[in-house]
Amino acid sequence: MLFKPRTEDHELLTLGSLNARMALDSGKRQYYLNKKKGYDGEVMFDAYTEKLECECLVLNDLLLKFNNKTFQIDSLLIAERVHQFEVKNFTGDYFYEDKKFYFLSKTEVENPINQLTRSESLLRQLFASLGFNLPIEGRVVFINPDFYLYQAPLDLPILFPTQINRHMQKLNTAPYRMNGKLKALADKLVAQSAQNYLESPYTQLPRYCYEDIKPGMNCMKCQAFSVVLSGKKLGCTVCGFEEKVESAVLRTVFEFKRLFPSEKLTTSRIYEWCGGIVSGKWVHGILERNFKKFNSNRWTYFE
DNA sequence: TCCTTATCCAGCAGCTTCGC
DNA sequence: GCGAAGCTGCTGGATAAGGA
Repeated sequence: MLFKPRTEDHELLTLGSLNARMALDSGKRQYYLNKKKGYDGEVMFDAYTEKLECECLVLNDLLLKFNNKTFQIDSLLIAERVHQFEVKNFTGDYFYEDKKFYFLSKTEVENPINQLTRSESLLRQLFASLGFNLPIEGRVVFINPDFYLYQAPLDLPILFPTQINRHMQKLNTAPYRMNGKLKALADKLVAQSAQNYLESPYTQLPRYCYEDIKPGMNCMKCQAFSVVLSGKKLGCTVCGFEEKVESAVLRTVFEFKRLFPSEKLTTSRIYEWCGGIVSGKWVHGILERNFKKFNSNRWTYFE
């Protein structure tokens, strides 16, 4: 049972918008691409946990804290024991030597098992502080079928792409019945995670202002800024995808709100932000139908 | 397929408000 | 007071939806 779904986080969505609408420096762009790749991998893993039929609670994307130390958990499965998954969307060939991970070119990369060990230890301590003494089984999941690790010892807590299905089947057949105490634990973890996300230290957004950002509407499917108005729909000249104007404008408005939370939503500002593709009057109507209007004559804005 | 009805948008004129 | 900016209301046309 999915107890806490994964949501694309605010930082990733904002970075996605900035990447599409301005020239990010190479460091920030790489940071965004890595974060997006990681998120895509986690979503791929969700497809496996969603199919589980056993009596378990699946909690995705937890940001927890113990002893002033913050740790992130990609996927947590509470069943007969607690299964912690650290998902990695690595691609390419790597090798393992002296407890370290390397590219084939012999460049060392961060050992994901160390990350797992740290968060597993903090999670165990957090459970103990909440009065739970549960066994935790942590694994690093390499989700991408294009990944290969040479010289991997048999005892590493790792799941390779070809092992995930079998591991899930094993979890599915474990005889177990959920109880209220464990649901209460899950509630506490979700509540703490929500609070920690509010004070999240994991935000690395670049500085930007309205003038830096390219306005316009893009295609919902391929993200290209190549949409043309056709009746009450916007058509993409790159991929051919069509979207209703109202839906596309609202999507663009929410992107504006995410990028500029302190800016007021006015007809003229949104008309400009949409790149003038949709008329100001049409924009006004869409805002009127979907937001609350303040001031009825001049200086009307919407919230 | 055709007809009717509803909905939505564009264009235009006019009103209100602000800044000079 | 005047011009500019921003908004409203009215009208006509286009399009979508529903029913016969």
